[in-house]
Amino acid sequence: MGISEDLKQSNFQSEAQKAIVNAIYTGNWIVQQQQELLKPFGLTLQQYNVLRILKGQQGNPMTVLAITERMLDKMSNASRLVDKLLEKKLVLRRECPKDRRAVDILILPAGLDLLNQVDQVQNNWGKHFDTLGVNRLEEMNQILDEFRTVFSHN
Amino acid sequence: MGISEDLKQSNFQSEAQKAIVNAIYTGNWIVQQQQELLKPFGLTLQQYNVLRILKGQQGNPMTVLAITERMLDKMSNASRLVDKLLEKKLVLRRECPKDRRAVDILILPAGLDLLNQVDQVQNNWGKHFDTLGVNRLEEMNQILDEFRTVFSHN
DNA sequence: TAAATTTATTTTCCTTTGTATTTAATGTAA
DNA sequence: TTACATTAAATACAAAGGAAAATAAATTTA
Repeated sequence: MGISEDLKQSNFQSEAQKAIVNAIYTGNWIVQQQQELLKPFGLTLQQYNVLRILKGQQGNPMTVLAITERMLDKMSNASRLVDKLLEKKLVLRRECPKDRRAVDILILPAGLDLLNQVDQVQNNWGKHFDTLGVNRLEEMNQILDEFRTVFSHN
Repeated sequence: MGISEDLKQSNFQSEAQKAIVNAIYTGNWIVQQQQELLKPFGLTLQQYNVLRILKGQQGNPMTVLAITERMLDKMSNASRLVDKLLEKKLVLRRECPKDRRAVDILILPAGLDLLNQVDQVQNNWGKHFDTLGVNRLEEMNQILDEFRTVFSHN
């Protein structure tokens, strides 16, 4: 199958139009796959991303603002996401001693455990793409970068 | 700029991991751009897509089910989206004479007008990508198709 | 220091989604 | 025909998301 059956029906005005739709479609496709993977673990993709960011700090606390800055989707309300993780007892929230406006967030052992379980499934899933070969994947990354860069020249 | 500054920070385990994140990121990036374009017209991306599907029918009515089938994001509730378009008086809803369960939806002149305005802005925006050249865009479409196809072999 | 401004986070409001259930009409089989 | 299953659309409800306002602490400026 090339571009999905539905997409095939549409006859695109231009190759660019097709690329635009293809990029959206492919992004959504992956997101949906990831969400399916996460469902059994009771995590949304955003919550999972926050957990990973926290894990990356190796036990050091992070303020909500710092988390926001590291998130790819800046629009998502990190405060809300942390709330959800707190409900699940995966993270700890405490007042930042240096700045009482800020709040330090720490990933708990339970969070790390869950993350390890998820990562195992995730990595396994991701391996499928290795069959494309590193060269092809590099090309893909290169071309997607170019694609977005078109607009930097504004 | 290659993969965005934020993405650069992450050091990916593999080229595949990077491609996965890149695909999600690029898809979101386009969606956000499109949403910005649509904002002044008071349309969400999904509503816009439904309008375009209706326009494609050239004045012929379409049932809600038929709309759903043509939507790329099947999960979106076409009934709800049509409701919104109805509120804006962009479409007409009437009982389908052949099957009283079904409902025929028709795009109104106001809907076509709005669509023409949007399409003008949209096309203009899309032209930026032509600078990549048709060959490069074809390559992109090819590689994204390959990327998704990895999983067809399940 | 007092007042004004900025910063960090939370909260609120409202819209949009995901999912499941409901309602009504049609189709099918006894 | 009645009973049962299927189909089309709408509705309900909870969760998630965008955007702005509110709260509270820190910083700057006069």
